[in-house]
Amino acid sequence: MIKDATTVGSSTYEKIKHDIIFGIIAPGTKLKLGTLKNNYDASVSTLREMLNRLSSDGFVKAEEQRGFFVTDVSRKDLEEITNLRVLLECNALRYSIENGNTEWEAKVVAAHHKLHAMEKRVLEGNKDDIEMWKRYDGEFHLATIEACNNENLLKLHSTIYDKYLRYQMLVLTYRGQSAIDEHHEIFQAVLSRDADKAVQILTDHILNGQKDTIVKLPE
Amino acid sequence: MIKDATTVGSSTYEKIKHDIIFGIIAPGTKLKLGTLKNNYDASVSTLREMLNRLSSDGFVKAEEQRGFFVTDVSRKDLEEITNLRVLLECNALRYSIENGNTEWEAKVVAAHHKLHAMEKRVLEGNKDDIEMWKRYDGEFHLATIEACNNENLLKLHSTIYDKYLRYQMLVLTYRGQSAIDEHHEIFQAVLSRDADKAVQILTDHILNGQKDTIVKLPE
DNA sequence: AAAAATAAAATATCATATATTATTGTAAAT
DNA sequence: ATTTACAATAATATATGATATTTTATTTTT
Repeated sequence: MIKDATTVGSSTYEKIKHDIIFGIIAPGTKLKLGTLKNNYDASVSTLREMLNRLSSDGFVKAEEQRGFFVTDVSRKDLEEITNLRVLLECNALRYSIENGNTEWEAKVVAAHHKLHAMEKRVLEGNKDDIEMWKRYDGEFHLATIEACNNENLLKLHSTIYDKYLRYQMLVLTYRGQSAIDEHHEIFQAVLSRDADKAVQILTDHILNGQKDTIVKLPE
Repeated sequence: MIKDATTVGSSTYEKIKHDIIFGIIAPGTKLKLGTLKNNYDASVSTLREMLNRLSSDGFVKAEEQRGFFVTDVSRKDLEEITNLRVLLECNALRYSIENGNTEWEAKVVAAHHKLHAMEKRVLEGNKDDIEMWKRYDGEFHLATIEACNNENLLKLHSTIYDKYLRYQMLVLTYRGQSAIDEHHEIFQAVLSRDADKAVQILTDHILNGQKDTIVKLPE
């Protein structure tokens, strides 16, 4: 039996974060400590610690003496997040293509392989795998930028990516073959070390994803 | 009598953050809860909440079941932070120059005026005012980018700026007249809406600041 | 219908109990 | 004598439940 090495705190942190990103708790929901206590099996203090972390991450809004709320969504916010993802990921991609070695290339190949296999399954209608698919999507994009040699940048990107992901999950749309093609094009441009091309396609890829998302949002 | 609106939590958060940024607590220091309890007059739970926030911000490193530590410094990290500040602030500056109205211009003028007055005092040898000076420095740079119309970007920038500031405080160097000149040039370029020039000088300004800082760091 | 007073609910804080890690001391082995 | 391994102790971090404030909802009064 595998011993669960993590603390109560960090595992509840992951659970709550997951539930916010995947829309299980709706934007704006008040996170009452009493309710959370029952749902996540943790004490009030432990929960408060994790809610404070999530509030620094920007997934939760802490209102002084009034409690915690799931961060709201809006078109404006999505636009901001999208712009930031383009800025951070394109920048990281350039450096990564510049610095990456063969080891890195291998990881990109592997990540794209896993993503592509999943993309085919989802395209065939296997809607059970959506969470896995989104995970592989994230892992592919991460793999492409992982050689950028800037841990701080990767940390920021990770948070922004998760926020972007929440919007995608909230209005779940399937771009189907076109998104698959874009991934493939990014993959090829990265391997041929064509930074300009890779950045161009990535930018379009992110903006296309936003386009489908934004029309389904209120406001 | 002025009612103190903030909670014990957020005021200790500010205090600890301040003490980390201004080098009162050295990098790598273990933040023992018992000691903090005495120094900051707050309960362990409250402290843990705030340490978790600071750890998400990146000023504190939380090691599972081993406690909290002030984040380490290194040349590599400073380079990363500097690159990120250039990336974020230049991007924000372009949008700000594009979008800013007269109201915004007025704020930039005011912020530069305050900064410049303080710069003269510090140049004359008034070393007591360093903290105030750095605050006005930050407020000036913030003023220039505040019209960028992207709250998420401003939030990221604020955190990165504070990290950059910590490095400056750790190796406190005075660039004197040259930094003052750069501020003035940025100021003028911003008011004349010359984005390319403003970005160019800002980039140099940030990199020059790094140059003086990095040589005094270990590693 | 508006304002004030009261009751209920929720948050912020604290002190304490439990689990984990670090330290010290002791005995066996090199 | 020095090192290694183990056990006992001390120190520390994590987690919990209880209490004190504050906010929100309800009722009463004008």
